[in-house]
Amino acid sequence: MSTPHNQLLASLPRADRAQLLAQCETVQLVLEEVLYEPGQVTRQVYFPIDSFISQIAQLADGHSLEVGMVGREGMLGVHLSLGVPREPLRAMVQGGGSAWCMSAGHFRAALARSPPLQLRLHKYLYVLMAERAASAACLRFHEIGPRLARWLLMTQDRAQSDQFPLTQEFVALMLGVRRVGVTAAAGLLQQQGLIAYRRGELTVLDRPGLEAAACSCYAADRRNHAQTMGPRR
Amino acid sequence: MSTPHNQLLASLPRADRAQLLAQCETVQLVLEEVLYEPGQVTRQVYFPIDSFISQIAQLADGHSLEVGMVGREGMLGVHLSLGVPREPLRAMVQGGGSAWCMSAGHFRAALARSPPLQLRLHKYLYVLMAERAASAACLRFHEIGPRLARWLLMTQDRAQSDQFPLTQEFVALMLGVRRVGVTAAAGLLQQQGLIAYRRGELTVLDRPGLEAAACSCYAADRRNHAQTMGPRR
DNA sequence: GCCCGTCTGTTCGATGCCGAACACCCTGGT
DNA sequence: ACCAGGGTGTTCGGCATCGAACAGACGGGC
Repeated sequence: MSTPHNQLLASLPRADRAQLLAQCETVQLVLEEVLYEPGQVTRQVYFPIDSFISQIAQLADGHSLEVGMVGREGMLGVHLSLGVPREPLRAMVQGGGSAWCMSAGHFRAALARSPPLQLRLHKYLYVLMAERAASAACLRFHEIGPRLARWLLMTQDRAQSDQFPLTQEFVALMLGVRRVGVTAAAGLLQQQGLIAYRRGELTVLDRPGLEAAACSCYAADRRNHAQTMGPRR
Repeated sequence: MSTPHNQLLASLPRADRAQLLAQCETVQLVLEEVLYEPGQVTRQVYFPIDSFISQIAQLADGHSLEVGMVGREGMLGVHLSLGVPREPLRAMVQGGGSAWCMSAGHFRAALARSPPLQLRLHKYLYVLMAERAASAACLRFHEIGPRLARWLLMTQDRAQSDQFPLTQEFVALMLGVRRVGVTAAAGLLQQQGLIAYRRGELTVLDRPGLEAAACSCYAADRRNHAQTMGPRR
């Protein structure tokens, strides 16, 4: 497929995009694969196509929590555009599929050559910062139910399908709660007919309903993303 | 005083710094003054000298919470360096004092002229992102006591004094907890001889003790800041 | 067709925080 | 000298989540 199907790449001028893609290869990311380990020097960057990736913060005391999700709307490895060679977050494939992959060196070189790419990544960085700020507050104030609903919506957006593999154990890890908590919250959503699941396979049945069940943070993030990335290329 | 006493400015080459300072004026920031209102176009940026500023996320449902603190180690308004004209966070003066102030337009112009400034702000942005990620996890897993201790340390760092004005009500707002919760946690710290306070005036008595009482996030943030901002320049 | 590992569901007591309400104290102004 | 208001301390019941442990249920592999 010649069109990249990664929105970040797609939004670049033809020439810049071509230059970038020339240095890329497509790779298959498999579920649970770990792409970055905290503190390690970043060797590759990824532009997901139909895969997506969780970014996970790990505390010194062992607790961990997802703080970001990267799908076709973004990229993994933006910190390189800030001139920083490593990142403190784990990156783990949450949705298997394909992605463009590029070496850190090539990426840096391409970045230096392409002001449009710089601009685009700057906007993307801003979106990430805003999301992290909002998500901190969400974490503090919102209960498991709405947070789960929000997280499922974010996942579905990136999975680009109403069905995807997902265990409660995994969700619990991402949300930073007990699996039991997820069981309860998910059971409720299922009971309301918003989702269905069986042994690690989840289906979204009623997306509008799920949106209503989610906390306001989901809508806020989408609005912010659209406003920042949308206008002017 | 001719040296800027803002670490971001201080770290710039002499020429770049001079150019920047030529467009700056010093202003006095007074306690509780609101510098940014969420979503409004940013007209000025600030480089605190001995003042400091809280950045506060506000959710659609009215809850709010501090997500960042800006003192002499940083600046308010970095989002402009990403080409984004507004920010979703409230900015409120938490420690009165002086700061360099510059119009958004001048700042953008200076930024375009000064690659060292760009580089420096990129690093600063990275630090902010890392802090926000860690702070999300902290918020989720750590209890009021350690979080309070951490927050006091962060405040003391920026107040550059072991005594500063501070009410429990305000702390509660920043931490996103009830004042009662702060009373309890602060009472404990006081009982342990780590701090003392009377009617809105807080004194840090035993900083090492406070550091021991704080969650690991404080040390992690400092390490990250030092590693990123420290080397080169 | 059976078994075992994985995924899901349920229960228990414990606990840290919540919202609300009220009591006290200190300080500065009249 | 007093009063008002802001700052602090205390108490109450309620509740979401926690940690731990165990029970059922599905499905792929032998």
